[in-house]
Amino acid sequence: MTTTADPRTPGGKTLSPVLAGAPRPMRGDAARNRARVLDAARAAFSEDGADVQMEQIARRAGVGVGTLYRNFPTKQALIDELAQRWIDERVEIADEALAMPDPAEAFGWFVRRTAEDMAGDSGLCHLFSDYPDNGCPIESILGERTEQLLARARDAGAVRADLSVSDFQAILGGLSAAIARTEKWELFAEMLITGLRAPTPCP
Amino acid sequence: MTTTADPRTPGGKTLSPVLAGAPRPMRGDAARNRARVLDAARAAFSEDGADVQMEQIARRAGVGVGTLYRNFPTKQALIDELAQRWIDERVEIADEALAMPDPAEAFGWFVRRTAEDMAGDSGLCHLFSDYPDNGCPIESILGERTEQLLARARDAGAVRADLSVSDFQAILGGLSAAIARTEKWELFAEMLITGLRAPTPCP
Amino acid sequence: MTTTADPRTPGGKTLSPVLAGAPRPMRGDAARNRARVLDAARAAFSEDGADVQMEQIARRAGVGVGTLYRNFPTKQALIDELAQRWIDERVEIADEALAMPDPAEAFGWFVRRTAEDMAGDSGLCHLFSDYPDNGCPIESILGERTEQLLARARDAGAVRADLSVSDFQAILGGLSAAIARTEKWELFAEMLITGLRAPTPCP
Amino acid sequence: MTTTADPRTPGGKTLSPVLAGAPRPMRGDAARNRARVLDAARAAFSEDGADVQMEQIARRAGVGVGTLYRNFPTKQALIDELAQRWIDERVEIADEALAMPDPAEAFGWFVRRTAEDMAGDSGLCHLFSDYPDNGCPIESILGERTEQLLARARDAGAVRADLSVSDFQAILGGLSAAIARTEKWELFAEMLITGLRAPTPCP
DNA sequence: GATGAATGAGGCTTCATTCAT
DNA sequence: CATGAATGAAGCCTCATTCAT
Repeated sequence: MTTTADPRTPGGKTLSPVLAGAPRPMRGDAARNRARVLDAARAAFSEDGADVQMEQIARRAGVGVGTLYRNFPTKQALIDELAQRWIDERVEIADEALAMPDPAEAFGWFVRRTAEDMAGDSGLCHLFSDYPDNGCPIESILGERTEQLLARARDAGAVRADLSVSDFQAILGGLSAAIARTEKWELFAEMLITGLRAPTPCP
Repeated sequence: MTTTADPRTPGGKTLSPVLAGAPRPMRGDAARNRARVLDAARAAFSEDGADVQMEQIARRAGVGVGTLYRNFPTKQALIDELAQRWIDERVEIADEALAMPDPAEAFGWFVRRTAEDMAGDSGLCHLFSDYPDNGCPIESILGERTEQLLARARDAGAVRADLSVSDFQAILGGLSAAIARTEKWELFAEMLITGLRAPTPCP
Repeated sequence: MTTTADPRTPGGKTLSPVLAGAPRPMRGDAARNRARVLDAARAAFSEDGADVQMEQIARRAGVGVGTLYRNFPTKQALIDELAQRWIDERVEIADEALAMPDPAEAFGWFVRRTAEDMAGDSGLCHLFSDYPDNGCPIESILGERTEQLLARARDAGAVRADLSVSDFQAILGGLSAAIARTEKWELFAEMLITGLRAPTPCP
Repeated sequence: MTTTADPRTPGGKTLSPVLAGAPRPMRGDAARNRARVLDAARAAFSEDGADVQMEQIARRAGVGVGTLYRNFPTKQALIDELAQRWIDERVEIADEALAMPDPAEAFGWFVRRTAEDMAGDSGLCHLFSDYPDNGCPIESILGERTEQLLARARDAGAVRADLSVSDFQAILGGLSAAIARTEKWELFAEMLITGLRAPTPCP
């Protein structure tokens, strides 16, 4: 799922190392720029919401708008990239969770971790909040693995039987909106975990 | 077309103009237009988010843009009016709830009712989702009465002791965002009510 | 030249005085309205410049915009009427001046009186200042009689021989602009009278 | 197209790029555009008064509206810049005049020169005529130096003792309005100079 | 490649004028 | 006839995107 060219890719051979008098770290520069832009964008969205102007982002990144457009053909593309990165992270987190023995604990850990990450990246929260207008990427957050995670928890009785995957997606959307308003993610996470638990008859 | 039913006109048209003691308001069409504009706006926000163009709203309402601006000096003013109306409704609902004897039941009823109303007016959901950018009115949703409602529930042990008023506001914001994604409000309401309950030791 | 229907016109027969139970002073009303509108317009231009909105004028006059448009088909028409009235006044003043024996004195009196009137009606000053954009009516201020006045003064050596009629018009335009800035008309009038005098060799 | 000749570029293009020691300013086109915009604006105001549309000005300058707004944040800002430039020129002219030995001659020269410049830049004349509506910059034309100029002339008996600085400003406003109507500035200048002279008793 | 100036479609708002009541 | 609500063309300005330097 990870589409973004990983900046850390070691080589990417310079075509003719012999002719090039100086070793061209060009690629490094480009990669660095791309990263700076992404960070700047995140910061910008974080402070000014999804309506920030491209020039603001560029200024934050310390580059010209032209450079933005060299890296991302469109404002939407930039946003999508940011979203995709976050989704990819989620998948990784899900993998970690899936490695845990107790399904209930795994589910709880995933929710808490997600809430925590949201709180740490309010830019994303804004994006997710404002996204429904465009076509919300959070809809596609749950890849196979995340689905498994939910399914297991459901089977183990850790979440209500009537909680569908898309319901859970919607809830994550709500979570981001709530966190965008207050960063008290712990309360919210606890609320979700408790609230989604299968109604156990108190013996 | 929902036309927030005018409380003063029980049925449709008063059938017998003779019985109508008052001279025709004559500005009936103006009032109707204002209502149509508000309804159109709600519908428009519902479908296209807070970025709808004024002209779209006007078209939906079947009037010219000028009429929009005669009624609301600014796009923001129109949005604010919509938000304010919803808030006012909330206060009324809170009053009803406060009249209920059982604090826990009152709180639950209020939450369910709010979720239901949100689901019935997705335009508002979008507004509340997009609002944080501008200055979110939901922040001021809880008037005195709503605060009382929450306080009582807290005292009665129906909600966690550590749930502040502003936390609750943030949660309502999240709720609207979730409902904007799926209108399954019942699930969400139940989740909230359960999740916010004070952690009762299962004996 | 006076085109405006004189409101004081006594009769204007009511068609059927017999059938009309009450004597219809309708015409009087209409005339009064027309006058009120004109006064309001003058006041409005005076305070807010030539860019006042029609509705402002209507409000000042205490009537609806519809009434404005019943009396004047166009904003420009209203302005023109105002200008025309002033021009007509000028002609009358010129007549008075022409009755004076001394051409130099007559000219001076006309200039002073005009400056004074301008100062007393700053609305007009604004109009004349802003007018060049549209087509300045002041261009047509000087009817036959006013031309005579100038010609006589020229012949009597009270004004420079090289002062054409259109030069004088331009000067009046300048005068109105100056007075629009400070209402010290006396200084300006004196300046004009002295400055336009034929250069008499001081023996 | 007058393009306020850039003082730093004596001829046209520097013929020999080799000889040019400094690296090309590179922003030459930007600067040129700013100048073109100003010239276009002046021309536009000259023909159509202060109500010209921004797009007209842009078209005249051969640029898009965006470029206008890149250089001047507001229509008013553009107007102000034009006005300010003229005022600055006035101060320079005043400096030259102050260097002249004879106060009377200096004053006369300043007035004549100002009238001449007005006639050469009818755009400005219109601006000054229409300005009173907005807040007239001509009010601030007279910096220290221009005040000195007037004071000296007054002391030397070349102008009436009762001519205040603000009177003089108003008169300049009138002058511009007159010249906006006919460009016969010489007559007007002479009229002012004579008319403002202290009333010398013809012995 | 990077830069930032230029572009121009498109949004919000105003206001002279029309027209239903 | 008066009223003032409705109309909509037109103006100012924004901002994603392109392109010359």
